[in-house]
Amino acid sequence: MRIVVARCQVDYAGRLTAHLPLATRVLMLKSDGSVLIHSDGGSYKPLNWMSPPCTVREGVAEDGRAEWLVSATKSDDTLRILIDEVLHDTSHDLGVDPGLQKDGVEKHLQELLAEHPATLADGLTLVRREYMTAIGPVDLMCRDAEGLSVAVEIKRRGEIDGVEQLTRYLDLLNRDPALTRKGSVRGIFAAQEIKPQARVLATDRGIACALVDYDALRGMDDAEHRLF
Amino acid sequence: MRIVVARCQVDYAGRLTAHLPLATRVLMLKSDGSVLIHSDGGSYKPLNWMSPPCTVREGVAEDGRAEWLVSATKSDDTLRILIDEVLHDTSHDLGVDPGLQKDGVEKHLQELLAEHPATLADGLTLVRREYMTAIGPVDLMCRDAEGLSVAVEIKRRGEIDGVEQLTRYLDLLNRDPALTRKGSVRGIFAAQEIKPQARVLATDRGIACALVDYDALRGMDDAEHRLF
DNA sequence: TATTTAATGTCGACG
DNA sequence: CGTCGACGTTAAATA
Repeated sequence: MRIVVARCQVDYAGRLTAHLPLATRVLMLKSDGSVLIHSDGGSYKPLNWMSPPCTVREGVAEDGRAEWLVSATKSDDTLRILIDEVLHDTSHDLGVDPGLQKDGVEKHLQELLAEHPATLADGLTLVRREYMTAIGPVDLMCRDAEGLSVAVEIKRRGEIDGVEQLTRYLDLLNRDPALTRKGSVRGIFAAQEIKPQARVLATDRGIACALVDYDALRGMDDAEHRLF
Repeated sequence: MRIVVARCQVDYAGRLTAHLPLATRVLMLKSDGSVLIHSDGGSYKPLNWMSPPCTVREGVAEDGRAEWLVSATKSDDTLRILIDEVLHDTSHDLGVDPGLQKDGVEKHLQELLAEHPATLADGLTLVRREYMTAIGPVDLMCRDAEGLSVAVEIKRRGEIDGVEQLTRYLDLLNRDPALTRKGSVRGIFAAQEIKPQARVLATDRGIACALVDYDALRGMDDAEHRLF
């Protein structure tokens, strides 16, 4: 990993064209050839960058300034960095990173709700996780107290897309005689957070919304495991 | 902007929980308080980070190691960085960045198609850009050779969401007597690239698909401007 | 390898 | 300030 602080200007050409006027920035050159150009603000996204796999050629422009040409290996994306003045330039050997361990993403939410379907609606029991249909898997297929089928779509953040997705599943499921024998399939849209528009659309389509409390679910799960 | 290279471990708690085992990494501390933790690989996304607005408190852990506690201002997200050894530590004043200038995004695509609607379908003429409806603006409202209304939805990459969006517009527009007087409103889904699933769904709903060649359109536009 | 889906998405525009 | 849609989305899982 090489870190350079320099007054520079940058031009990108690829899926779009973009330009950065002359200013002082931080350039990170990773060992896989990728380059990040960071300013002292914004979020974690660099102002401009080149993703690996790519190569960097260091050269000199016509006017004598240092010029770095970064080229993507697979596409014809290019990044040109013209350097006026280098303020800092160091390299460090970081080795290979062991990587990030995550907990609390949608998959975990689905696992916990599969264990505790009754938190979505009284008397709900699990039939199957990842119930396959022609257009993809329904997160949870359940049965309610009256024995009717209930399709559950789980999102961390419930937005309009999720409601559309569940609607497509319900349209399809309600044509399946095996499921509709005892009546139509209901839908439940479950998420840690549900956006107003999504809630309106769901309600309009007769789909119930359920807010999920991840910490509470995890607590229930822990309490259960302590019994063994 | 402060740049630190250090052997460290990191714990994040917020919308999820995550952990980084002990390893050598680059820590970027931006002047707005935000922190990025980069390894020597991956793409531009850091292994872990805290977005502004946030504050960093430098302290000492029980075992004597340096400990940085980063707290988000608005949420209760926290990032804890435990430092075993500092290999590098420098600060630089970068000033305010003039920012990135972009060209070639969806807005430009819409401008070009508004100039040349006939590239979407023979005889198509523009009625209005950003035609407002109760659920949002239709990108292009056109009229075909027979004088019938055509709604155009433009995407850079055509996916299933875009088809759903256009479908909602068409449902609404076909209830509008002013437009349906002469017949029903057709839809055209235009994009530089159309995913197979999106194409299937569009076709199933009687929506035409049109692939857009940005460079060709820009060429037509340039040729036109040269006449003046 | 190609495609589909989730994401601590981020970012900008608009009401 | 919140909502919504685009993004050089990126990145991971899956077919």
